Amino acid sequence: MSIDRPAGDRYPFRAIEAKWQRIWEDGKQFRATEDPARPKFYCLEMFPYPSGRIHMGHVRVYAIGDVLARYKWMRGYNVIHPMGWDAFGLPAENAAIDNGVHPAIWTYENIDYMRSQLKTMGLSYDWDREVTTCDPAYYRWEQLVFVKMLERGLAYRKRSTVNWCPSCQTILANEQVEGGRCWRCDSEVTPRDIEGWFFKITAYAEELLAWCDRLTGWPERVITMQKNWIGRSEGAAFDLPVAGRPELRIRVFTTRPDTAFGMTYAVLAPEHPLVDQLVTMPAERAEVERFRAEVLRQSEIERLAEDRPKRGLRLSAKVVNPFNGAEIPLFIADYVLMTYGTGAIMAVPGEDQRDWDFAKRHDLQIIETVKRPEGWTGEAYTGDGVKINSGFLDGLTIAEAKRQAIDWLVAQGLGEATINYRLRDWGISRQRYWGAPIPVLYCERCGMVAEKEENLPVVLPRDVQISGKGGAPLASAPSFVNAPCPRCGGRARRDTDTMDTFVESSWYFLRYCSPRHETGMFDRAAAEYWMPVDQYIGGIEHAVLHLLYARFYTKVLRDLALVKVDEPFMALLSQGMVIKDGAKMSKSKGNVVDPDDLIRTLGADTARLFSLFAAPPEKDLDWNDRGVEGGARFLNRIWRFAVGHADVLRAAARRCETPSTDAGRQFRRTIHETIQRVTGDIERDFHFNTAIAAVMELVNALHAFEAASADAMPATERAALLREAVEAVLLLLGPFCPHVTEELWQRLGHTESVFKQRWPEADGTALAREEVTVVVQVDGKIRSRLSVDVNASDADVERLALADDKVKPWVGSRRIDKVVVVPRRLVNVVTRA
RNA sequence: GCCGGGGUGGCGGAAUUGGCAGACGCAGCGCCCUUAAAAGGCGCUGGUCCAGGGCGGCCGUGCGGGUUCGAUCCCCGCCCCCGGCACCA
Repeated sequence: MSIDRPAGDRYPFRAIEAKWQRIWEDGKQFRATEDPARPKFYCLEMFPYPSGRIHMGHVRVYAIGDVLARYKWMRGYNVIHPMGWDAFGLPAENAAIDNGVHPAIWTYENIDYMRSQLKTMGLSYDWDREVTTCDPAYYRWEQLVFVKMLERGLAYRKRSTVNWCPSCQTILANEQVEGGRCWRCDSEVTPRDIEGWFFKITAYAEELLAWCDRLTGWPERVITMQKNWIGRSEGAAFDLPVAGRPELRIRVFTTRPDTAFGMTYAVLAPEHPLVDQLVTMPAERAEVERFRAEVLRQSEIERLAEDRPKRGLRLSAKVVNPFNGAEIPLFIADYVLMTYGTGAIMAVPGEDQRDWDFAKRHDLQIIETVKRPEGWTGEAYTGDGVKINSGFLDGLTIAEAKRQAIDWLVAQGLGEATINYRLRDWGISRQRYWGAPIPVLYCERCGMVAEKEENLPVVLPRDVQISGKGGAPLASAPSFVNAPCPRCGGRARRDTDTMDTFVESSWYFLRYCSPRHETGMFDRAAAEYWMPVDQYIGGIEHAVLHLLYARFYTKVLRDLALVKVDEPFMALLSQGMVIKDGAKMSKSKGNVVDPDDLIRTLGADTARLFSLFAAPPEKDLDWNDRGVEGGARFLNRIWRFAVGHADVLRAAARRCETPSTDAGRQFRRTIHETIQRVTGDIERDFHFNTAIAAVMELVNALHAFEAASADAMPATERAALLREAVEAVLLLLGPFCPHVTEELWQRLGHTESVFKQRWPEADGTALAREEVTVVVQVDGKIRSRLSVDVNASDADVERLALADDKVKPWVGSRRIDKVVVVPRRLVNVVTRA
């Protein structure tokens, strides 16, 4: 029956949205141009991977960004608000394997469709700045930077044990492995010894960490995650001499040099290179091999399992504890990792739980070097205390003992203080096709040679067989692989890996500053004007990944003298997920809301409104179909009012500064309080949900006022007040629901866009109050409310409160101890029996 | 285990600096409009007690204590949930 429903009960959102989207686009309303005279605002949302269709997560993040951009426009900022496509990546290649579509075709078709979807949302992008990362005109510049990084040792090639995703058929960087699984496909990652390219992010570990404390516009949790990921720890590195083998020393790292006297054994990672020199007897060597194979066999997942026993193999070699000269046993064990520190440790079971566990299992000596507190019953002790059993360190505090132990190591020439990081270099080689080629060749005569600058870009060839098996697809394209050596002109072979797609997303925000620039990565002056990004908005899933890489890459570009900023993103908003029925939306759960359907049936303004209203941006958003309808109802209500009163409103004065009645003054105060609240909610912490709630309250008040005021005041005054209120609603709601507000604004007789208006400012006169409500408590319980002159003295208010009929019985015959008066808020009468 | 964020009506969520807990919306209930439905409008809506009435009493922000005239907010101890890291030496 709803099929025949007349269109009259819903405002014509489809026509309106199409109309205004066309007007904005044709008029290039949101085009950004450098203008040194105006303050700039760079508003950026993380660009999407063109997977095919947008989902509700996109609707949410782009709605948030759009509110901010439009608000800043209205605030007089010169806003840049760009959009583009993170267009390289595996899904395109997988689609090619599954359906035989070329990744390029698949990608560009997806981009076209998704662009049209975004346009139906009415987002204020400067589409002239659109960037697509799989375009050679884009990635050529990161190839150039690659060459420069290579020259400076910031890009290098090495063979090492890396994370291999068997399903994606490629290496993954450490950041891209989550709990032993691939971040993208969730397959279990296996170690593999392979040669690949790395970016030396570790050279920037200290700076990346130091700046964490200066990124005051970032959420605490993201900063914490980045700090944890970088994982700085201070300590000492020193050598343990091998007993009877003066030529061999084992370097260990510890954060607790003060505990060295408690070292009762030492441990090497099973794959530590010294093991082969230490173990010479064939029988022992066989044992070592067996142990290594066993350790290697256990998967990453098993190694992460809790409470697994620490396995180890005692070697025949022994080492000397240099602090006390004791000969102590040496092990290889699975709990020591080659990838952290020096791959070897001094073991102090008394003060380290892992060592304690291992010592117990292998029946090793435990020496306590810190005095335990009275009644201590635990195992390894990691708390504070005084040093004992520690020779020259006895009696010292832990901090002082650390210093003296290090001084001693330095004096003995055995070691020094060091800082160790958990962060590893960024492995960027991908054994896949759909990515930017690495601009390096291997010449038979010259060895590894970077491609010449004038030969860039190294274009990704189109005609490549993509099977998903058998190594890098580019290796099977002779026309690509075989190329002349840039140095000697002889026969050379190109590198057939492509770059991690996180490289493209590490600088796209810079490209937006001058997206068609042809003589470099970006125009210097443009980047200097627009950078840094003032507000970045995106999902928490990139807390470490993209956000760490982009920070690093920006610093590299700065050191290459290409850009001036130290950090790309001044402020970050990490928006929560969109949830439905208590779970993340997914096809398998059947709880997916399709943005296309939503926009078709209820309109973009309603979709945006609910996305912004249902929760503050940083929290997860619980999608609720009935709630969305509530949003539609609200917009209809505004529509009916404005259209229904259009004649009166158009004829009215734009404001009524001095209403002649109390009701008028009160209503006008509501209008201006709303302006204040909405502005505060946006400025303070992007709490768009409460901003919208405030506008809803104003609309409710508007209806109430309209109903009550008909004969209560002069018609011209009433009309002016109604107009002032309706215009405030339209201006305040504009950034949230741009189409309907734009349309109604026009219907009120305005010829210029809402987004060319100045953001309204609350009128101080309207806000002023003569009387305020003061709550009266007796012993902390509310007993009455008083309406009191704003300027009443505390003594007056106290007198009024004590004289109040509802207060008196509660005081009764009790003695009044004291009376607390909070001006303009509250009186608390404190009594005693 | 460590770090971070949380716990408020049937639900999503408000409460800016320690000062009226539950704004706004959803759901629900009642009424109005209508031949009827849809749409819309108006009102009620934390629990509980007092036969009923009230501008009523009491309880109430995960639990137990504390500080304070006053605590959703601060402190101490616990429980639970979410996220991150995790044999990191």
